[in-house]
Amino acid sequence: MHQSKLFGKTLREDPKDEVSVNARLLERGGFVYKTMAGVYDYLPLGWRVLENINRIIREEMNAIGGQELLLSALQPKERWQKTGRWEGLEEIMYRFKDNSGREMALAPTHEEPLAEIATRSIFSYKDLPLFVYQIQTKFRDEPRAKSGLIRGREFLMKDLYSFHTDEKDLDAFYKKADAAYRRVFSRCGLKAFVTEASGGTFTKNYSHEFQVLSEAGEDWLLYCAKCGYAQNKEISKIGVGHKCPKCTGKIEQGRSIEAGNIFKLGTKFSDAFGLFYADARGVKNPVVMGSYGIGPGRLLGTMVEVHADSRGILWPDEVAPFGIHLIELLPREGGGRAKVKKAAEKLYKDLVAKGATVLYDEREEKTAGEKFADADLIGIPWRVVVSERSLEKKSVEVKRRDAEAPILLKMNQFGAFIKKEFL
RNA sequence: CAGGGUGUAGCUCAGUUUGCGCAGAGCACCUGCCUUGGGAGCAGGGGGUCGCAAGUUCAAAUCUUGCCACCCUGACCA
Repeated sequence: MHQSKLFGKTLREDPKDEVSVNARLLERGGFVYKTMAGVYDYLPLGWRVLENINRIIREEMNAIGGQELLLSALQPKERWQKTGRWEGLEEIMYRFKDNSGREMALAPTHEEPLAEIATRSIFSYKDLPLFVYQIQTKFRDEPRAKSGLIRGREFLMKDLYSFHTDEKDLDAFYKKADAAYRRVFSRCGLKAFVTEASGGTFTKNYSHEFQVLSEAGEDWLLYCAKCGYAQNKEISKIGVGHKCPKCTGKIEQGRSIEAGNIFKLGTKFSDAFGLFYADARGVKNPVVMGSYGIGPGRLLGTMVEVHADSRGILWPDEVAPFGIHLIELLPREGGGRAKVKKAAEKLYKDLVAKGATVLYDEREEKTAGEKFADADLIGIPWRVVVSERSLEKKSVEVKRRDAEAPILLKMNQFGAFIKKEFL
């Protein structure tokens, strides 16, 4: 990608009225645009990160047997009346009448539609277990959207639903989902505390939240840094300074962001929609369900909260919008100018041909300082500089975003470097 | 929903206290010159119903009232 053509420009100053780190840096870096409070547009840079997050999620969900599908956002009233949630979720549902007067809503979650659809696919114990998921836009009329991407009114959610013959089978999958979630967070460069929490309005059963320590969070976490044991403060009976119930560590308290959660739903939705299966003896039983959510957009915002410094973002490698930020620094008019340009262009083509993703800063009117400042703000993990200075040494200059100083690599070493880091 | 804060150019803001300085600065953008290792410089130029609506006044960005939007704290939060 040539940076001069990139849709979405960086801003020199923080946007007014944004306090949260993720909102400031993402807007300033040209990753997102704010349409309304809690409603963000993803520009190319932000979309690339989001798609990387989604790719990781898809890989991990597919690995535990998930089948991807896509459910509609537009929902008929009647469907939600079956579970009582047309009224129960009234406060957060965007509800309206269409031009013919029919009442409908934008889905804030998808248990109802999926339970209904599953009645066409699940009849026998032979059809179970079953795992389906989607990455889809949810709409919730939050009383107060805040903290940039952390709490929005329109936001992306990966929601997986599992269907089982019984609680025992659900438990087995629940553990697999737990492990898959841990892998998602780890690959996204986030340390998540798997936290015991209440079941919310879905279930009397317990649930688990995946909490990431951050001042931008809305929850309070009581946790043990030593073994990772954690409880949400709202249900916790332990206190700060107490001994960890699982090891010899001490309990600490911190703000945290709930970036994912897993729930045991039981048969609430199966009962409401008549979702039954016939067991081996031909007896009808309600299907047991579980649900598993991660917000990719919230995850993106969380990464920025956790991985940022005074100059900008530091993207974890696997989610970065590009692998390499290639910067050319042109000298004043003269032979050197064309030489640097040619060398940078050749390097860009070589890198792309080798399969690296590259943002190539070939903007001629920008000064070196501005290019570096933009690179720090955008936060691509590797910065590669081609300049007269580097060419004199037959080298390119390579720097990790978090490194103090760059290193010089001979041109003929660069191929091996790329192979090691990117392929 | 309660409390607090903020709305003036694409962005960040000054001007509002004390109404006739009435459209300002920096950045960004356009033209030309110059410049290229940490957000350069010179010259010229384009760009704003001062959040919206009423009201007071000879006169309103400035005063009054109502509304809207955004941010923060809380309430709320599968």
